[in-house]
Parts: sequence; C-alpha cells; structure tokens
Amino acid sequence: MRVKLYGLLDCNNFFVSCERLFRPDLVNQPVIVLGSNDGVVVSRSEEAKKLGVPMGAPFFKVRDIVKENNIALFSSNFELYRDVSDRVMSVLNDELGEVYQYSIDEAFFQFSEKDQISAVSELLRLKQVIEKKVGVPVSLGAGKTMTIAKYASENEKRKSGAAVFYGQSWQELTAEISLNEIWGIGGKTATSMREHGLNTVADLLAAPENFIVREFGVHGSRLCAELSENAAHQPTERKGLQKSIMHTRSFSKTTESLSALEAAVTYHIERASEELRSIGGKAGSLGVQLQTNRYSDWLLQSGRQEIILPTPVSDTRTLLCYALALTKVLYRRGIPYKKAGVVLGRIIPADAVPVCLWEEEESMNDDTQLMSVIDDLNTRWGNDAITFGRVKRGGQLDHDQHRSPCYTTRWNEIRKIKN
DNA sequence: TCTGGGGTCCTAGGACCC
DNA sequence: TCTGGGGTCCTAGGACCC
Repeated sequence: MRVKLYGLLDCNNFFVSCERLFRPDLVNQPVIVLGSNDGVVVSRSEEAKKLGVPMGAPFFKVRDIVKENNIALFSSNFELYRDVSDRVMSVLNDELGEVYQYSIDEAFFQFSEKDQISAVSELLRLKQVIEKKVGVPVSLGAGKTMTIAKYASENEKRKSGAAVFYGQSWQELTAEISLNEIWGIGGKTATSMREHGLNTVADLLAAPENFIVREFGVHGSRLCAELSENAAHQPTERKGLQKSIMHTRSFSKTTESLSALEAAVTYHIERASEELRSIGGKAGSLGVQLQTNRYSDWLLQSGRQEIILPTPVSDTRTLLCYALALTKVLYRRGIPYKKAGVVLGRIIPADAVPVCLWEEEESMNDDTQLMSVIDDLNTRWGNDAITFGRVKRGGQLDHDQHRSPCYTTRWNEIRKIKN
C-alpha cells in the first residue's frame, strides 16, 4: 500500500540565490534584494537575516545596518529571476511529469511512496537534481495536504532540506506548531484566533466545528480540514488566462493634481493593455484606484471603482477613455495622492468575444492590427516611443541603480570571461 | 527625504426585483 | 397599531499570499 502525498518545492531566499549564481563571491556573505523603486527589502540571505534585516522593511530603516555590515545590495531583476525560475520548473517537470507552479519560486506536485523514509529520500533526490542542474538551493516538504507540505518545506529550510509529515509524525507535531506559522493564517486571523484562546494547530483542531465556521467562515473550516490531513485544496493547473491584470505604482512625492493622476493612469493603461494583448486576451471590466499614503493619517485611504465594459476589448484607446472618466469621478481636490493604478478584469481569450449584434456598439475602438504595430514599436524603441499620454509623466521613473545584468536573457549583458 | 507590486478568494451590504 | 421580505446580483473592501 503506497501513501499518496502532496509535495512542495521552495527555492531558498530565491532572489538572493539568483544573484549569487553569477556572483559566487557573495556565497556565505550577507546579501539583500530590494523591491521595485528600491523601496523595501524583498529577499534576504541567511547572513542578512542574522544581522537583523527584517523582511519587507523599508530600505531607509535598514540603511545603517546595511552600511555597517557591508551587506551586498541589489535592485530586483525580474528578467533574471523569471528565467532561473523557468529552469527550475522545467527540471522538476522532467523529473516528475506534472508540477503545478504556485509562484515564481514554488511548485506543488503529487507523488506516492511506500513509507516516510522513502518519501524523504525521493525529496532529497529531487533537491540534488535541481541544485546540480540549476544551481539554486531548494527545500522540499510533503504531507497529506498542501498546507502540511508547505509547513514541512518551510520548517526544514535550515535543516536537511527535506521533510515529510503524515499520520503519527504530523499529529505529534500539532501541539508545537503555532498557528501563525501556517499558510493562510495571516496577522489578523492569528490575532483573532489568539483572542479565542487558540494558539497551536492542536488547539484549532480541538475546537468545535460550528464555532470555527461561525468565527472564521469557510476559510477556517478548510484550514481545519487541511490540518487534519483531509485535503481541501487541490493543486490546479491554471486553465486558460489569468483573471486580471493590474498595473500600479507609487509616486515619489504625493500629488494633488488631476492631470498628474491622468498621466499616471494613462501610463498604467498603456502597460496593462499591452500585457493583455500579449497574452491574447480581452478585458470585460476595468477598474481605477487612487490612493493616499497609507502611512499618513489621511482618512481617505483609497478610492477604487470598477465598471463592466459593454463588450470586452483590448484597445488602448477604448480602455483609456473609460479609465480617464473613472479617474475624474474618483478625484477629489486637495487630497494628497500617493499611488495610482488600474485593473483589467474578466479577461477572456480574444477569439471568444461574442460578435456584436448591434451596429452602434462598433463605435468602440478595438483595432487589433493598429495595436500590434504600436506594441512592436514600443518593444523595439522603448515604452515611450508611442504613447497616448497628453502630459509627460513625471516622478515615476524606476530607481533600480543596483540592478544586476540580465546574464541569461540579454546578449549585451552576458557574463564576460575574457576580453 | 525615503514605506513595493501583482495576484486570488471571500464576504458584507447595497440595489433591485417581485 | 402594524410600515414586507426573500432572493439574486453586484461590487468595494478585506485578508492573505509571494
């Protein structure tokens, strides 16, 4: 009788590990990677963690630690990370036949083994193959549900790199695992659970079911199922297109000007619709968001409004027309805005758009050919080659002065061994 | 001075209908 | 005096994740 298990592969400190692939001098040295605009810390090496750099910390708060300890610093280089990620996934796919990528650095899979020992050795084998063929360190975990697999991989990161928990070995652990270590329990839920006297996984499993449903909804009851080894989540291949595309960015300084917000929204629509076309989709809904600084004490934290489009489109001009109208509706004079963004939702494949029955709806622009010419030009000459913006956008240029070369995806940035 | 961006899913409550 | 109520659809906002 073989045991069916869910496995999870997780790349350790992924962005840092990608940087180290081409900078072996940084192995065993403290390294951090910053998020877009060099705003916050998004990845830390073990050494940087030990020096006290918290995850998600705004850079200005850790600048001193970075300087004093000579921590190596990188801006995010997603082109590189995506390429390394593709290599990891492809090797894993070759080994297992079917994997479900969950994020840029994680993938779930299913397998079965005769016992715990052979399951652990299978995970260790996969670890070895990935590390040899791609070169980034990984951890693996497995259990009877995805939530337990996730816990197993996280927990083992700093130990042997692979762990399997099910049956007795899992049940024995539940009294020691605090709920905030569990996937799906964030800050708010953990606090609320604590207030109800629930601190460990064992506490949660001992609570009456109707209480869980009343206090924590379907989310809570699924968690309970998962933690008692009854699978409530299935790893699913995302069928078809993603559901939404968003494009947002903070301003370096707050702005009260409508035209600045319009310029930003124009830019976001251009980029989001470009991506929409690149995946072959059309959007059935459109949302605009304007936000004040969430760290200031302004009452108005955010305004967001969404509309359903008369018919799904991917033409920048049409989307822009609606987006600017929404921006005007949301805009309030005298409010210091910090962030603007757009969301394209209800995405369907372009060839699945129903044919228009009424002539007048054709007045909506949806010219695929024109858009594809513009996309080509922008790819070739940069995003500002053809724009629909009436105002030059300002204050949004990316800071990424610490970006490493795209070693694996751009010929002119390839690693030189000899001049 | 400087506090990310891109996603998914769930839910409360409003609008509307009969 | 009593001042409907149940159902459905929609969306803004929240929580969480990486």
